[in-house]
Amino acid sequence: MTIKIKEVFKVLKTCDGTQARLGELATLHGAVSTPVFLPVGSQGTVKTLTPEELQAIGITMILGNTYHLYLRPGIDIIEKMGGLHNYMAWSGPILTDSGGYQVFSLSPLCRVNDDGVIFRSHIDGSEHSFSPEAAIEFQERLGVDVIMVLDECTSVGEKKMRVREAMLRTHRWAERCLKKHVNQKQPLFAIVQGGVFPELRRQSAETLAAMDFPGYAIGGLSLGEAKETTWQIVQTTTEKLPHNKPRYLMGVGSPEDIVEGVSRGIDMFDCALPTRVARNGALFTMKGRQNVDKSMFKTKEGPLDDNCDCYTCQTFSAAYLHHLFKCGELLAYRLATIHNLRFISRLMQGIRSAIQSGTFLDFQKDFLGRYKTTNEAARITQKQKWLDGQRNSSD
RNA sequence: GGAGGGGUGCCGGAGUGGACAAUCGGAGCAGACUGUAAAUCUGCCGCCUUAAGGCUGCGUAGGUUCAAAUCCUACCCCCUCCA
Repeated sequence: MTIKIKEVFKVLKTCDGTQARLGELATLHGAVSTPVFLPVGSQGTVKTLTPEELQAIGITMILGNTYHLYLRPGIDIIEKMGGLHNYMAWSGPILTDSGGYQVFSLSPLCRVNDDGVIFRSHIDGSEHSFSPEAAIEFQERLGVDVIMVLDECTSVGEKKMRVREAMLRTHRWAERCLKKHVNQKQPLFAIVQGGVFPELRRQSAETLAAMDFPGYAIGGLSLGEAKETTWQIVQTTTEKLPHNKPRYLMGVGSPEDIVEGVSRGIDMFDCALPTRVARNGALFTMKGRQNVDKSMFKTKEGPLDDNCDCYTCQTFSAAYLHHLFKCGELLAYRLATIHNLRFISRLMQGIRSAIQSGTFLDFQKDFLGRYKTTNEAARITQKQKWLDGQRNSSD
């Protein structure tokens, strides 16, 4: 099968009243209907699940991580094993992140300059560096379907000057990545940066759009800024992105954020949240998230979510799930992950068919009306505490 | 019968005159988690109270002291060793 990487995406239908679009992304491992959600499988595995299970859940595309795979087992080994698909026995499309996010999330261990990123391995402390060119080479050798440019992400409180600097560097790196990228079967997506500053975001989107990438990602959001800001920035950015190219909102999201994102014209999402949160006992339901380890589930007969068709809900009671979590039984993590990914998968399906039938606006209102979101204030406070904890432990 | 050790909050277990409502674990309760260094982290956890504050409290009952989980006396219970 041959694909032309400049025409990798088709918008099949748009929505009156919102920016939502139904589309199709062509890859070497099959076409993917969008809007789509990619579960995160950094280390060549979506934690706790097999490829068969992912498929049964309805997952069509996953995300892998260059940073992790480079450190372990190493790009050489995966290349020798026939590429990441073969290595992990996943036959669907894979997108890899370039490692740009790790620069940001592991910042005490990382330095950035124009040449690239210098970082310390979280595994053994050894020093490594990624240039934009190396990031491309590694991803090409992993043999995945969509690859990402190396970018520099900035945190929420960062001064505008610093954010601009990172954005401009991201642009220079994007150009170098484009130049380096020789495997014309793997579309390379650019990443828009610019923090929470609309004018920077506009500038970033315009600059990158002019470089004519086959797809565009929005990076550096959902990092602790107010939701209102997130959506304002997404809106600002998508307005400047080409209509006929896929838009990928990196690191988002939660069910409610996905719906919000779709309504602003986002086609692709990836996020660690559904799977991570599952492992910690928080399961999605149409009414919002529920921590199954709560005492109220101790004696609840019947499934956690009456409307769910996933293996977990079809087979086990909420009380049993509660018990597994209380005991720290390994099965708990798997069952919860199955449920959350199925929830997201059905959400995406629902979104797509609503766009198809021209009812997305109603779908969105209905979903957001029912889905109780987590407390924003608690979210921000705890995020700060978590970051403080990280800082102290790394000192 | 003799000798020794010990009884602390739901549990384990520190503390041996003031800084103790009592370190620390565990359990329990609640919350968070957004391009995964996350099967992680945070808070609460005697009673009343939103809080300030108040009340009760370290086997039981007395006592010494300005002050006792900590010292003294008696009693109750548990464990180990000897007979």
